Amino acid sequence: MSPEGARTRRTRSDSVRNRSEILDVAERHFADRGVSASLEAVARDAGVGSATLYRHFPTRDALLVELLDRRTAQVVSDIERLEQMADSGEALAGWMVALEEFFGVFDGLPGPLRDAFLEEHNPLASTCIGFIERTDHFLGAAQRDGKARADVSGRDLFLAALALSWARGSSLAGPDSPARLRALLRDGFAGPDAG
Amino acid sequence: MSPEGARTRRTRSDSVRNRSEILDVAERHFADRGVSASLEAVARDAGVGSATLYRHFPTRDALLVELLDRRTAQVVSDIERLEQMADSGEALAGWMVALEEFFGVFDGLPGPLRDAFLEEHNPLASTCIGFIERTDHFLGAAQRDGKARADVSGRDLFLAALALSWARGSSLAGPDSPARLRALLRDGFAGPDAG
DNA sequence: CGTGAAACGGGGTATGCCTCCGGATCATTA
DNA sequence: TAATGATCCGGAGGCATACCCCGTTTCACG
Repeated sequence: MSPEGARTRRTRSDSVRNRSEILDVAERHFADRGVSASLEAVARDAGVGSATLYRHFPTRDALLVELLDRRTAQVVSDIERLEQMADSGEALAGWMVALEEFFGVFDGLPGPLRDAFLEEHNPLASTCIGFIERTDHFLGAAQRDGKARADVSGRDLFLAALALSWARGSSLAGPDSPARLRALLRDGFAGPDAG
Repeated sequence: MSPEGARTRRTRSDSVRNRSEILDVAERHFADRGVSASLEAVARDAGVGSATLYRHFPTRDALLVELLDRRTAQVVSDIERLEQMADSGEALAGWMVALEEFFGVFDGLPGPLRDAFLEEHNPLASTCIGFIERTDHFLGAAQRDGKARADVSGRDLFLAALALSWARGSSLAGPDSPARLRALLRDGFAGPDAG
């Protein structure tokens, strides 16, 4: 895509340096203070003017997309491990846990993802869609084996995982309530077909 | 509590007037723009300086407590209707729906409630506790009738209702996905005792 | 009415988002 | 290596919100 018809100039080195530095600092700040961390502070710590930050990432969500894509690679290994499992129901359950944990990397991450899920031209939407397709993959296999009810969709489970991760909250909730909520959800989607 | 040992002066009439006006305007603004509506705007529309608003309600949550307590009366009628139901399982399900709808009165309400649920000295915490006790009431009856699994608590279901309401989101999600998520949860808590 | 306790309100500080535009920087070409 | 112009930078500034300080007003009481 870069070498289009007309000759194109190489990107300036300071630009790529700044972009990378911004991403590193943002990762740290988001991890420490959640997705609502001050972008001014990110720019400051990156040794960059705020305009530079906004030029590279017009919105907070654009920054999130990049950060999440970085982390996705790590999740891929989980996927591959799960795909080898004999029991498709267990694989689906494992995938749901992986999803929920992924949403926990930054405090407050479920919010933007849910909103992107609703809005149309949100850069995070494609990230969501990728996860939903993965979920459909595992769900479909489980459904074929009778290990999951037929009247749910990947979208539903994606939203459910998002909600579970949201419920876990930013601070430490009851230590075992996440597990119980997970069990609640599982006996829902792993149960009989009854409506 | 008012007429303590020493004589106490009657509250100034402008004070009670302002307080009431602030509450009315806040109700409108929260309903229109969600729980994050500008408090400055509320004060302005109430014809009051911002300091007066903060004097009456030190935090946004304090305002929310008052507003929610007002609405609770309306929910009480639901409670009474549900308590008459023969099937305790249905009563529990109905209570969960009532909870979820209650959390939808203001956009973004589940967030503060979840946070109060975690923090200690949050004025909303008592509101949460009241709801949790109600939930325990319905849950206990259902459990005695074998209509609900024994390994969940009212806290769990309260959190689940909160999460469901959160998932529904501020904007219009898929029109039927809330119902499906509800079904998911129900077949979880209405299913067999299996762990 | 007079009086003082109680409440008011506007303006002040602080923080964050986002944009403008003059000026610095870098890739390219010769 | 030096000139050149496209590209990118950065800080100042406009705007919105939260929250507090303190001189002034208003009301309840006697």
